[in-house]
Amino acid sequence: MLKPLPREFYLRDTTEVAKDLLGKVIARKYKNTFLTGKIVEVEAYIGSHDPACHAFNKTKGRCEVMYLIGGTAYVYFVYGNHYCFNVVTGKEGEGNAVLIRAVEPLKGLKFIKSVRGRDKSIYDLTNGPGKFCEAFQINLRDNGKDLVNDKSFFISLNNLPGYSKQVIMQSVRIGINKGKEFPYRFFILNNPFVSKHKLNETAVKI
DNA sequence: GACAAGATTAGCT
DNA sequence: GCTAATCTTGTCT
Repeated sequence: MLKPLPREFYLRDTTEVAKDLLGKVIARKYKNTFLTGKIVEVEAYIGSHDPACHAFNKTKGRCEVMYLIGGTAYVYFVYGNHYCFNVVTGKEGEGNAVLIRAVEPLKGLKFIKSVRGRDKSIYDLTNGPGKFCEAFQINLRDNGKDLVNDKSFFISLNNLPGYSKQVIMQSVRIGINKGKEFPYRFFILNNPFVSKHKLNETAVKI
């Protein structure tokens, strides 16, 4: 039985949480289907100084959930088509989050294929923030959920074999126009489920 | 109210 | 590599 990460995990520096989330398992029970995936790519968004962060110089509206306590889910809708899933980090009132950009599907592949497309390559099912949300059926109903206490939606405390040996890469973030200079994107080296992007080649080991 | 931008994706060329 | 699709949110009037 998988146990959720405790609150303390999320109450730390946002980039530290982002890096430590790589390799962890996100678990979700959706209509009697059990879905799990290994997190392979993330990005940090930090309210205090990061103009790309939805909570930068704002406290009301969409970003209000980002000011809740670390471990809260922040989900928003973009481009008229896609949802993006984030985990709030830090103490209440800080306004930070980590975007989950890509996962490696583990359990529930049959269900994921049924919603993403049966003919798609396994590598094209969850290798992007919008794709992951569609695969795991994450939407605005999940916005504000507490991943520490929710039994059917959480990130697991138990690490997979090899967690401590994985090599982490760092680069600037994808798809933003402000805050481009901050190297807040992290992903697992040589994992084929990381989103395809030219930035993968220029990333550095950390 | 109106309007532009957006933490993307799929489908072409 | 390029671009249309599509709609919520934020910003301004």
